Amino acid sequence: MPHAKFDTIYRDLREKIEDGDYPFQSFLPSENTLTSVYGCSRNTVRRAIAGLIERGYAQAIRGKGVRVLYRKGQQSAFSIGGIETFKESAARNHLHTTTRVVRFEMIEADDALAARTGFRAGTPLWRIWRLRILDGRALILDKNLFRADLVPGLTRAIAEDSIYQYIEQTLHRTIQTSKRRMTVEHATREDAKYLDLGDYNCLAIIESQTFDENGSQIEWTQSRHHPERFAFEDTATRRPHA
Amino acid sequence: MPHAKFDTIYRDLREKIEDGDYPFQSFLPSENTLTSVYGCSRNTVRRAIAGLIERGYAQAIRGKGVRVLYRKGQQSAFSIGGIETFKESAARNHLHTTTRVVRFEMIEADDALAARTGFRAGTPLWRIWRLRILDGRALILDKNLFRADLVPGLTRAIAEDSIYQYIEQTLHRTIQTSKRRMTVEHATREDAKYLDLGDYNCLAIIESQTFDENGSQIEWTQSRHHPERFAFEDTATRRPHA
DNA sequence: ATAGCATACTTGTTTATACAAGTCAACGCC
DNA sequence: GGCGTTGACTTGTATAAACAAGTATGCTAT
Repeated sequence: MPHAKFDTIYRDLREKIEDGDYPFQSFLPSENTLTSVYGCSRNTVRRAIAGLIERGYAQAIRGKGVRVLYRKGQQSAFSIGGIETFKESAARNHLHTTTRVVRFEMIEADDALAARTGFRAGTPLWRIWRLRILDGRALILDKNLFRADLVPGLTRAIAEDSIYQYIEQTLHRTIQTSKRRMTVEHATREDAKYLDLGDYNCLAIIESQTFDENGSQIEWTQSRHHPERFAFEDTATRRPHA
Repeated sequence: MPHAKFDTIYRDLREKIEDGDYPFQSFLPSENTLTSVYGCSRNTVRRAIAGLIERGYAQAIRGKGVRVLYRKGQQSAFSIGGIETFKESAARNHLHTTTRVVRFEMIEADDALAARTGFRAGTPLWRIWRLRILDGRALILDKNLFRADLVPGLTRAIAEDSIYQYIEQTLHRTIQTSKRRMTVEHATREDAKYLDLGDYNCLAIIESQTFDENGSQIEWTQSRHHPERFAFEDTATRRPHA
């Protein structure tokens, strides 16, 4: 639980919005009101509200107030908004899942791989391929590369459970930033071999570079998703004259 | 040009990062240093830096500094990070484009449409379908619904040019927030009719609800993208114990 | 009746200050 | 040499205050 006050207020407001206490298109209490409600400074309230706005829960209108944009029942079935473990998002959506490790080896980055993944050539890497199975259907093929010096001691068993959990709870290293890129690509023979594609001949691809608490790139991942069960949500705000 | 000081500083830092003055993995000058460089308070500097972090340019490390995560030549060819007009992003990528309006009519939202798009049933809407053609190839089919009372006076000619431009410069209405959802779907016969799909049998779909400066939903759009030339980039940060 | 103005609200920006918490290097002690 | 402490740095959180800018309401003068 983050102890920061603004975060507590953010969560409280978010919950009230999700519960319908502040319904769609209504206005939140003014910042001054919230200031006295929560017994804190206006800046702290503003920071909490900024979080709501950033995540699409509300929109600030100068001179008028902060309007709720959240509507019940319009969110996704399988969202991947933040950085979230496969295990986490599966649990959040009440799905029964298993993971099958289909590749587990140590390699060294060559020039081609380095250019594509952002690692330096010569870096020792774990190469791990994992099949994500939801309700008996193989839907995601994850291709991970972890820097072996930053993630020592990996095993097949850990890969079958949760590598992130190992990184955070055993190695006490933190995942912080992740740059992602989403595309749609033709399915390869390999995809067809591993995934239950049906009559789709394309996949949703997410490539990401992940950085640890020191800003070192710890991971590169390509997730090859069956088109079903894949959805990505996002909120954008337009800055004038960007 | 936004006159806000923090935004000026943000742009200046971003430019210096993009130009390589602050290379990948280096640290920015400390907040105190930047405070005296720009002649402003520490809060203002921090707000500028927050912008860099949010957009994946940098990462703050407590006790050490702010580390640059931006690497030259790793950005996308056709990014749609913010809310950006088709015209804008095409121009930014130096592509020759045309738009063909294939449908232009006024309808009224029924219950089914209302449930899917977020408009209230009975709302008068412009239904506009537009084909986006890049370098001679039809690659995107845009299906727009605009609230007719909020966007009066639309014509085919405006739709062929830029509806956003009309909204902002003629109607003096502002687009502010946009909630988007990305998925991959089977191509329909309709898609095949309009788009040069080649041997792809899927498309990248972006559905979005857009809100104006009053928080009223002004638009619903479904963009059906040819898989080529489609990429979406994003930066996520992990909040502890989210 | 209406147009215009004053006023009391709202959010947006900026400054200044204080303290908490994490990093790092230098120093001194053993 | 090695260990711990100190102190000077870094970013993170919170408060208080002032002013700018946009909105809405109600009063007043015409």
